[in-house]
Amino acid sequence: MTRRILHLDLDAFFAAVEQRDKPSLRGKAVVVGGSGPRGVVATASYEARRFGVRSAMSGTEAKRHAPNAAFLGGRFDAYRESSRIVMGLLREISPVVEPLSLDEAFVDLGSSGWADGDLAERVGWLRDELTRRTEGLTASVGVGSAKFLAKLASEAAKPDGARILDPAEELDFIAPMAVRSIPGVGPATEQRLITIGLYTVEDIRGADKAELIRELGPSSGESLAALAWARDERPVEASREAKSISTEDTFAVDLTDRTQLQAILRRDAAQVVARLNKAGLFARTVTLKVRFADFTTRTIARSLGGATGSRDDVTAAGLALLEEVDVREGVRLLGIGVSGFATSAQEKLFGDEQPETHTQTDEPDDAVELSGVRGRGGYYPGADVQHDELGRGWVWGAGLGRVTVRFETRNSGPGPIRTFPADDPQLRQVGIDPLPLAVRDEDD
DNA sequence: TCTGGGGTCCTAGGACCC
DNA sequence: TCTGGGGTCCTAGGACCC
Repeated sequence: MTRRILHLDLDAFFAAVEQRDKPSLRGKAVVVGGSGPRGVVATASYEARRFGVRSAMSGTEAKRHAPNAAFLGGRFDAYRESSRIVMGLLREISPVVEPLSLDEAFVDLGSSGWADGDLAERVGWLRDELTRRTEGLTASVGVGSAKFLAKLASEAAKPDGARILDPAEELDFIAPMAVRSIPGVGPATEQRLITIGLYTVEDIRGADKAELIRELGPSSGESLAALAWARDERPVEASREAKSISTEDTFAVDLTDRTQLQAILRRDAAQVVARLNKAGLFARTVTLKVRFADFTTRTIARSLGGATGSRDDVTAAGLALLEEVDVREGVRLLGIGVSGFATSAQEKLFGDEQPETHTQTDEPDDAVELSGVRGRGGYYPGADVQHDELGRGWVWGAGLGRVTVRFETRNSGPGPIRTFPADDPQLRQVGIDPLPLAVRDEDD
């Protein structure tokens, strides 16, 4: 029984949302992320890719390639909103939808009724409907008899295309592909394969499996050999439970002040525990992550006596772990995470589970400057703003006590630019569009 | 101004238990 | 008093994904 699995991938997702909501950026090079001092590119529009800008590239390098591109911080609420609409659409097709990220999902068409009809026509409908409901985003879709085949098919269809693999053509479809195109083969595995003379999927088929296992270990060796022959039985899983929750910050400048690091850690522990509590979970293990100035990374983990949902427990464990770290050479990144989840708190070996307390959290004295796609608070490029008289717009640039705003919205057409003092009381940063995306035809 | 943030999975060694 | 072997948990680090 041949399975039919669909893989959907939104095209240049973050950048496409920005172009949709900012008419003046349509058809222009747009880079989301990469703006901070140590930022990296999250997504580049296809126009920016033409200049050589790629995901995960440092912001510095991206600016060398495309100095005139719009460099924007992320508006994750807006991305989540569009993602929610897309995932909802997919769930109308089949109950078995496995999101991989905000912009990507697998769908098992087995229980959809889609397998029998004209698949090409239905995929066409799906892509059109997605564009309509998201007011302009596009997606690439692949269909195959296994997860990784569907994914490779959607990749081949990019951007804004569809590729439906006939099961009979799948072996030929992947044969000439470079080993690096197989999901799970990254730079390190690729190098090992090249070392033993394997460059393509077809090469792997001809390789000695024992040698693959010797080179990559039993798990990767076996699975790579199977994938080369288009064998991949992994099911589409509609609900996968989280295994860890973490947060981390890379600082604009390396930190050496232990007191400052402790304050950041307290704030981050509180954030992680808030997410843990919201998920209704309790965690047994606390992990501290520290990246030093030379980019070496240390993780230290401690399991507690029992599962906890208490901020004080997690904070105390994190601070104790931080004591084991020499911070004098400079800390570039600090992070904290929890794992080993249980659905109830367990009695600890020593002492009782504390009720949730709300002691004073000391905030990091000043806002520590971060490196990421957007800082905490303050005007950042791309952010949505509202002006009492001029209405809605977005931050074009900010700094030196001023903020420059372009007044336009998704449906307005390109709008005018104005500059204000950063403390102008008529201007403020706001959340996503007050008219959220929705299927308006039916509801209004 | 090289190298984000949030995850998953795998490996490998040691502790510990039967 | 000389050495087995399986199973599980814990920890650290690395590869990989979007």
